[in-house]
Amino acid sequence: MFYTIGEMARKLNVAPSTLRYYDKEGLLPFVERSSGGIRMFKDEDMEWLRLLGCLKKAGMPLKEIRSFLDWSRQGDATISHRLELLEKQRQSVLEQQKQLEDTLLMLDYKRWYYQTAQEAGTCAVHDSLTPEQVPEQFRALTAEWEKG
Amino acid sequence: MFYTIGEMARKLNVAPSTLRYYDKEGLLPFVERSSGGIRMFKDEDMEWLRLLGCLKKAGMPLKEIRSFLDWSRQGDATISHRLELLEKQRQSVLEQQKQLEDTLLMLDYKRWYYQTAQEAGTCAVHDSLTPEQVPEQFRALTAEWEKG
DNA sequence: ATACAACTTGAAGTCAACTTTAAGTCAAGC
DNA sequence: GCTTGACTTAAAGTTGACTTCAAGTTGTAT
Repeated sequence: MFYTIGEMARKLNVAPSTLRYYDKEGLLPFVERSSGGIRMFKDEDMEWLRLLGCLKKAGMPLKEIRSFLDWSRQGDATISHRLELLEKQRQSVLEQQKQLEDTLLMLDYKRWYYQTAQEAGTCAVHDSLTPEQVPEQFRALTAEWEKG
Repeated sequence: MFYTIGEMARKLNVAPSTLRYYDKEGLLPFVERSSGGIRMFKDEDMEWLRLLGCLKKAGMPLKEIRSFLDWSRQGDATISHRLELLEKQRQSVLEQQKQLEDTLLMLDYKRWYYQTAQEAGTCAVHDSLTPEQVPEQFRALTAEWEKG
């Protein structure tokens, strides 16, 4: 079962030009062509593109994804390279998770801040708030700002 | 207590040119200048820059951070705008967390895959593996790939 | 056979977020 | 007063990841 670039793009919810770009960057070396030169994508190409999208969303640059792909095609001699790259990326994901956790707490605090302000009609309501009136989960946050 | 741009950059672990860029983009409208035109950063400027960094790491573009800042300076009439922007960003963070969760599982699977391959000296070891030999947390993942 | 949408390429354009460069100014130490 | 390192600006350059354009080809439907 083959798909044209347009069909594959629709399946993956990306622009056809993106897939051509990936191809040009050496990220799709296994995609076959028709006798007329038209790309013929297979289901397993979609699997790789899904993995690619996953790595990309985790902040991995296309160059590194390209390295990984190249190593994969070189065989067992590169297993440790690949493992190393994956470990590195795993570490990066863990750090990003920590970062997002911090950001979420901060956004939740700000959200509470502005919800309270919206109800009162003014941000000034926060001037007359005792620490006890700040929800507990945010106190560490605001306390830290007092210090800074 | 004032800091020069170089001092502040060191504190925040960014390049001085980055802070100049932020200034040019209207993200530091409150930073004072000496009589000679040199920027004088205060501790509260650092707080804002930390918040900015947090939002940035959460994927918020500088333009939106600028909007938020402008609204903050416009007073209580913009509270709902600000709240809306924060809600939107919060949603984005939640989606990113979900995405990172998926990616982490995938990376952990790949890590296991290559660790096993490294011990065996070849990726071929995975050809002769029964589903029971795949750690349980990865089975849903590999099963999904069988389908696709 | 012809029309027409969807494909092809290389090259140029875009965007965000910086970074670098060039030319000049400020301020602290000697 | 002079040197020197850190600052100033405007403008141009860089990077990554695409997108758009122009000109031409493919393949399906009539």
